[in-house]
Amino acid sequence: MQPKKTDRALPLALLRARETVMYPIRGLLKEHDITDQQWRVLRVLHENGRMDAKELAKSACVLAPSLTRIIKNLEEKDFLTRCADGKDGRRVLLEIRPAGGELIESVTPEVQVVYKGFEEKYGKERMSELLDLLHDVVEQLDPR
Amino acid sequence: MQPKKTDRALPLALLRARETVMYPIRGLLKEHDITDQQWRVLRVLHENGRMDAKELAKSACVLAPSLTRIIKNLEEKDFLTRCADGKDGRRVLLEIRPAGGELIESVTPEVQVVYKGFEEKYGKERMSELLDLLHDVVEQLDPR
DNA sequence: GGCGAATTGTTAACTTGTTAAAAATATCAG
DNA sequence: CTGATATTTTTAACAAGTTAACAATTCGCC
Repeated sequence: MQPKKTDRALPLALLRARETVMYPIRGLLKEHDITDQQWRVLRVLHENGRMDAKELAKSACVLAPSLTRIIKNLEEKDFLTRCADGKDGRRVLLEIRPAGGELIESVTPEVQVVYKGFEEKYGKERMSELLDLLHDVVEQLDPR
Repeated sequence: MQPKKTDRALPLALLRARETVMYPIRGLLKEHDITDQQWRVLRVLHENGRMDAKELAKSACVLAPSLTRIIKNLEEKDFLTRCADGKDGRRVLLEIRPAGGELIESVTPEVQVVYKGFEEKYGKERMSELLDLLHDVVEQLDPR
């Protein structure tokens, strides 16, 4: 049996698209001394308010062991706080701190400029269509 | 300025979709003691025949330093060969070896079963539509 | 031919991904 | 209440991503 041609293999197609999109954004984040994983964690935390590590890991698409390290790093920079859950001793609750919010405020406009450029070249409607299809991939194929 | 909601941010959407799709496939590859990066490299090499490291890295969506390590690993397992280019002393030419081909032959059917399951749940036509849109992301947004 | 610039591949240092296993706590059956 | 099981988080070990720097080679221009 022959394998599917690599340019029609979904995992590789998703990866190539992601690399293409992330390339200019990584440059922006680098100037602010944060990685794209740290950026994802901070944005999700900013959007959702206080949440425990498991929720955060799933939302930011980071594995638990990676999150442990990222949290340690962001805590040292005072971008977020870590505190125990009074009701469940196993849980660790995370909350964004002012410095983290300020970082998001200052980086977001730059990222938006890149996104706008994408939308112009790619087409706003097709971009929306793509986002819908991607959403459905998770919705329909995730066994969890 | 508020950041885009995380579930409509293209990079995160692409990542979530990719993780969803890769989850069951990674399990299969693990049973054959190869990582998904090694799998990508071998498949591209199997599809294209002999090629140099730069071509291979771009096609398999792997960075050059990673490829150096992956090649070293796959060479030890006798899955591919590394030889110098007679015309250009800088280049390294890679070629798949019989053991690599046999690995692809034995893993491909298992991966196809997973893909078939995806297509059934997701819809063959929408899958094709998604692949087209992803292809265009690279085509239209890649500055290279 | 010879020298500076560009290209190819490797190495280094650090961060993250990935899996397995361990530690701490919670839940539940008996 | 107690012991077994499950859940949440952390740690460990190795593979890979990422950037920068470096060595080797080639190319272009003089």
